[in-house]
Amino acid sequence: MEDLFGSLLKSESIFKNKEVLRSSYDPETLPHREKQINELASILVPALRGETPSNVFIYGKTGTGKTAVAKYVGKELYKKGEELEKKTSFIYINCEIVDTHYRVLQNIANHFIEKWGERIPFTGWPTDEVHAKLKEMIEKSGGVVVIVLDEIDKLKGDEALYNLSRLNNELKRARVAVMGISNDLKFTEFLDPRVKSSMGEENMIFPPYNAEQLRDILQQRAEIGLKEGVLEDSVIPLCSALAAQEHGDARRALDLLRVSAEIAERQGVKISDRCVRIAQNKIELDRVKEVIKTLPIQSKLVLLSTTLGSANNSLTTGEVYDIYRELCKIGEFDSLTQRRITDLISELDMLGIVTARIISKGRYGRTRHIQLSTSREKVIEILEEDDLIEGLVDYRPKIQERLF
DNA sequence: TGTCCACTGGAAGGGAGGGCTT
DNA sequence: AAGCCCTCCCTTCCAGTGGACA
Repeated sequence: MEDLFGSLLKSESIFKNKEVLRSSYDPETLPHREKQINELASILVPALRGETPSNVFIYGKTGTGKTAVAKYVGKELYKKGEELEKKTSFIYINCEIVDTHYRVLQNIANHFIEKWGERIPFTGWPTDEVHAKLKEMIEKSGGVVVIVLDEIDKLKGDEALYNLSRLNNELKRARVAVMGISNDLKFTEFLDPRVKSSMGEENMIFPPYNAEQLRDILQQRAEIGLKEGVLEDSVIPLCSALAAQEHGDARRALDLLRVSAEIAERQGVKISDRCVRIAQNKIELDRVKEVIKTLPIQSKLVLLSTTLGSANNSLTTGEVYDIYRELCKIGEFDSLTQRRITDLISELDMLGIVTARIISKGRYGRTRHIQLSTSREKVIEILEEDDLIEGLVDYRPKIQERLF
């Protein structure tokens, strides 16, 4: 035991470079996306002539290469701009993280910080003021600014889009083009018509990868990321096939391969189909675990209520709420209103931890049927780790007595 | 055929908590 | 310190609804 890590280090790693097998890695080439790259480049090329490119919307499911293509083209555009001494800026924003009007403007403005040494705080300023400052900065910087809003459907309200779309009317020395990326095809339906027409000048749809294409992608990454001879031949086709079933998600395929490799490495074996199967379970469980662990306390209570009541299959909103009230009383938590709990249940549903289906029982009203989507034991196990809840997991809700 | 249950989910708004400027 | 501003979480109020039942 003297040299714990020494001996572990000596056992040889099967990775050449693990980062390559992550979906966040930006590869040199993007197989099977040549067409999209060319199309996007031809939309953006006016920037290099100092003209305003059209705004673009890019649609496609998760893991279809939208972000990778956008970043790739952006990088090339910037390079070419430097070369031709045509000023172009490329700003990437993920709206899942930066999700409000204010913060989007703030983020774009802060892109210019290094040059102008001004800093806009997280909060505090009136939004118009940030807008004015941003305009001033872009004007000073000049040239064409391409702004990518990834996961644009996560953006709250369309004021940010409206403001960005009319920015060009206010600028003299600079131009702005917006590229929106979304996996929701119906996203634009709910937009303000003014925004819709100005933003959706060009539309691109990224099709899912099929199993064969996923295989090429994995093959390419495996060659750079893994050492030779550590992979059984059937593994890549299996990962591709599994991910293809899941709407052709390349991110999923890469995760599968990477986690399989980690499992194989730990067991000191070649990567086999068995590793892939284990990896598949592990990925799902890790996801659920992570989501539950980071839930706010009130959501945990709602989840616990569902779990405790779910011995008798699905529960209605009212039943969950009753149990929740009992738990709050015992645990001395403030209890929220049923309206609020409805929202928390919807959130849990969207996170894939419970399934909540609206059903009508006719004479006996309309409600949701709520059910856990993962195993009861696992959920309890994870919830138990929370000190605040620990004592409640063994509670037997009154409603159960009623039902038995 | 109409009634009526047990909710659903939108709208509006309050207030705490973060931060700014002056 | 006071006076703003923005965001998040939550409450209050309420119109709307699918379908079993009388």
